[in-house]
Amino acid sequence: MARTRYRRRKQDRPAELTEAAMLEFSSNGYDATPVEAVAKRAGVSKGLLYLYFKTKEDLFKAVVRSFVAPRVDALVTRIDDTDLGVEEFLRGPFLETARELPRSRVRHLVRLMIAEGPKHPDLTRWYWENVLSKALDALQRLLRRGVQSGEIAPSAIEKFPQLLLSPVMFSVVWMLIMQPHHKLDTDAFIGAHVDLVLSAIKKGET
Amino acid sequence: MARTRYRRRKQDRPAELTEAAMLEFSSNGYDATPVEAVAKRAGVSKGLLYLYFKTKEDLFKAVVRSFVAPRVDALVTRIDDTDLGVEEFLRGPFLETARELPRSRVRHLVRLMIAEGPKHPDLTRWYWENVLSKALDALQRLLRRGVQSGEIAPSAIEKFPQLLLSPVMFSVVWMLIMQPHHKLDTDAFIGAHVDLVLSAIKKGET
Amino acid sequence: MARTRYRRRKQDRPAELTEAAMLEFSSNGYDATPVEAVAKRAGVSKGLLYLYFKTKEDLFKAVVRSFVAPRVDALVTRIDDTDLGVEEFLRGPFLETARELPRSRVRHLVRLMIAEGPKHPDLTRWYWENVLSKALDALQRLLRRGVQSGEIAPSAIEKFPQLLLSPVMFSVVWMLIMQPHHKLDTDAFIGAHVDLVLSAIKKGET
Amino acid sequence: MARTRYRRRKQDRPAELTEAAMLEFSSNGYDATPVEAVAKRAGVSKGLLYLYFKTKEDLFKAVVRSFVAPRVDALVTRIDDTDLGVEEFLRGPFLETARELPRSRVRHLVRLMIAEGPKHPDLTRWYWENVLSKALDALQRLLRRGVQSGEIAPSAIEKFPQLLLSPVMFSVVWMLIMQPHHKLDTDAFIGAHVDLVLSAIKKGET
DNA sequence: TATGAATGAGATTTCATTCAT
DNA sequence: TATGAATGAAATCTCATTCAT
Repeated sequence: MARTRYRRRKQDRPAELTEAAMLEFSSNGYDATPVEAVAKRAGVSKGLLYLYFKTKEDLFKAVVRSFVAPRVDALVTRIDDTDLGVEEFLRGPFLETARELPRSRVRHLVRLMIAEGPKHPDLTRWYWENVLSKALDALQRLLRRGVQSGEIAPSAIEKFPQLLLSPVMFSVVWMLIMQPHHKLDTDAFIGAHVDLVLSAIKKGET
Repeated sequence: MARTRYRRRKQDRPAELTEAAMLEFSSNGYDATPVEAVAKRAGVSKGLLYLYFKTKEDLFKAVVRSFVAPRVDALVTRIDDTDLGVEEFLRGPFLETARELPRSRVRHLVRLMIAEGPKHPDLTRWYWENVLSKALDALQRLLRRGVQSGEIAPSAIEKFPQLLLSPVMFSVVWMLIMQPHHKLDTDAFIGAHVDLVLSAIKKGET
Repeated sequence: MARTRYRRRKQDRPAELTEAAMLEFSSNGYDATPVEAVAKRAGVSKGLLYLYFKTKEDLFKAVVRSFVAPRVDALVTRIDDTDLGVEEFLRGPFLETARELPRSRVRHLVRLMIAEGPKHPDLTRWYWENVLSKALDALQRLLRRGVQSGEIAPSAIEKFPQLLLSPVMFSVVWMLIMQPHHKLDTDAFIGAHVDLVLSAIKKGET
Repeated sequence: MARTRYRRRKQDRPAELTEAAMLEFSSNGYDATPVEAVAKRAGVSKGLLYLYFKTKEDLFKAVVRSFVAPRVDALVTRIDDTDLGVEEFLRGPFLETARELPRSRVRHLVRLMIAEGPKHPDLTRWYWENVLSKALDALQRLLRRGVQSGEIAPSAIEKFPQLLLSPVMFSVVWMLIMQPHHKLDTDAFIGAHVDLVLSAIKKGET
C-alpha cells in the first residue's frame, strides 16, 4: 500500500518547484511562463505553489538563488584551496568551468538575469553580493598570489578580473542568440582568450 | 480654440513610433510594455500604431532595425576606409565607439536582443546577417591587413574577432544589471582589454 | 490622354459599391466584412463609400434591395403576362427560375437575410412588401386562374402558395450549408416537389 | 454579510453557460454577442467561461450540440420503434414535432446554423453526421416500410425524404424573419403540406 | 496541506466612423 | 468629390492571485 505518489514531503517541495520553474522559465522566459505551467510540471496545484512562494516574482528569485549559488561557491573554494599556479589554474579548473557554462542549463539563467534584472534590483544586488563579487574576489586573490610568487607580471587584469569572465559571458549569450545562425566554437574561443591573457601577463617570455 | 485632433504626419509617424517604442521597451522590456504605453508616449492612439505596424512584434523588429543598423554601417565604413594601422585603429576609432556603446541608449537594445532573441529567430538572423557578421568581417579584414603589413603577428584573434567585442558586451550588460550595485569603470576596462590584446599580438615586443 | 480611370462617374458609384459589397458580404458575412474591404474591391476609398451610404447598415440594405427586386419583378411580370396553364407554367418558367436560384449568387443574399434579418426589421418589412408578397400574390393568381379554368382542383395550396417556395428555400440553404458534406441534386429535388404538387392538385387524374 | 464570491458548481457550469449562450446568441446572433454578455447572463465572470470553453467558437459548437442532438435522437427512436403506418405516423408524431419546432427555442439555432454554418464547416459536418442524416435515414426507412406493406406507392419521395422537412424549415425561417410583417399559420401550413404529400403517394385513392 | 474554480484587470487587436486636406 | 490618417470603443482572450472546500 506504499503510496509513493505521496512520498514527497514538505521539505522537498520548494526544490521541486524551483526546479520546475527553472525549466519553464528557461524555455519560455519569465513573462511568457504562466504560473500554472510551473505547477503542472511540478505535479502540484497552483494553490500549493502560492503556499510556498508569495508571488511569481518570489518564485523567480528563488530560482536564481538556488541554481547559481552552489556553482560559484564551488569555484571559489577551488581557487582558495588550490596550490596551483596561475597558468595551471587558468588552463585547468578555470577553463573547465568556463567552457562548461555556455552549454549548461545555467546559461538560461544568465539570460533571465539580463532580461529581468533591471526590474528586480534586489535580486541583482543579491547576485552581486553572493555570487559575482565572491567570484571576482577569488580570481583577484589568485592573480595577486601569482604576482607575489613572481609567476606573472603586475597588470591591469588584477584590477579588472572581469577580463577573465567577459568571453564566458559572451559565449553564453552567443549560444543563446546567435548559435542557430552562426556556430561559434566556444571551447576554442574561450581557450584563445586564456592564451591571450597568459601570453600578455606571463613573465620571462623574453 | 480646440486644437485639431489630427496631425497627419504620415512621413514622420514610423520614426516617432519606433522612437517611443525604443524608450518604453528600454525601460520596461518588451513583454511588460503595453502597446498603449508606446502610443501614449508618441502622442497618438493605439489604433494608429496598428496602421503602421501590423503587430507588436513588428514594431519591436522595426525598433531594433532602425536603431542598430546605422551605427554598425558607420563602423564598418570607418574600418574599410581607414589607412590607419591596427594599433592606431584599435586605440582610436574602435576604442571610441566601444566606450560609447555601454553608455548609449543602444545598450538597452542589446538587452532586448538577449531577452527576446530566442523568441524571434528571424530577428536574430537578421541581426546576424546585417549587423554582427558585417562588423566581425570588417574587424577580420583589419587584422589581416595588419598581419600582411607585418605590424602584428598571426594569432587566434584573426579567427575570433569576437575577442574584441566580448568586453564591450560585458560592459553593456554590467551597466544594465550591476552598475547600481558596483561601479565598473567601463572606459578603463575596455581600454585594459585593448592593451592586453595589443601587447599579445604586436610584433617586435622583444 | 483619355483617362479611363476616371471615366466612372457619380451615377455608377452606388451600383459599383453595392456590387462590391454583395461579393464581400456573400463570402464573409456581414459582420466579418470590414467596410474597407468593400471600398477596396470597388476601387475607392473608405471615405467615399461613406459619402454614398451613411452607415454600414445602410450599405447592407442597399445591397439587398438592388439585387433581389429586379428578379422578383421579372417573375411576377412573367406570371401575369402568361397565358400558359398552371402545369405548363410550373413545369416551364417556374421550374427554370426555381432551379437557378440555389446556384445563383442570390443564394448568398438569402443567407444574409436569414442571418441579419432579425436585426433589421425595416429591411425585412421592405422585403416582404416589395418582394415576397408580390411573388406570393402572383402565384396565387396563377393558381386561381387554374381553378377557374377547371385545370386544377381547389386545394389548400391556393391559400398557401408558400408551398411552392419552400423546397426552393430548402435547396438554397442546403447548397450553402450541407452541400460540402452531402450532395443534393437540387434540380431533381425541386422537380420532384413540383411533380408531387401537380399530381395532388390536377383534376381528371382518375 | 457579504455573499460568498464563489459558487463552485463545476458540474452545472457547462450547462448553465450553454443555456446562457443559447439565449444570447438567439437574440443577437453569434458575432454580435460579446462573450461577456454570455458570462453576465450566466452570472459568472468572463474568465470562468474560458475555463470551460477554450474559445467563443467552442462555446457556440457546444450550444448547437447540446440543444439539437437530444431532439433528433428522440424523433429517430420514435420512428424506428413505432408500428404505425406511414399516414398514421406522419399525421401523428411527425406532425406534432414538425409543428412544434417553428415555435420552440430551437428555431433560433436553425438560424444560427444558417448564418454561421459556412464559417464552421466542422460544425455543419457534425450536424450532418449526427443530426440530419440520421433523421433523413429514419424517414426513408419509414417510407420504405410503407411501400413494402403496400400502404403507399413508390415515389420520388423515398429518394428525397427532404421533401418532408422543407416546409418545416420554411416555417422556422418565416417565424424568424417574416412573422412580424405577415403572419403565417405554420400549423396549417405544415398540415397542408402533409396532406399534399399523402394524397400524392397514397394508393387505392382511385 | 492541498485543490482548482473563480475573479477581474489588462493585453492585443480590429474596425466603424470622422474629418483635415 | 475624394482620400486615408486618425480615433476610440469594444472584442477576444490570458493569467496572477484568491479562497471556499
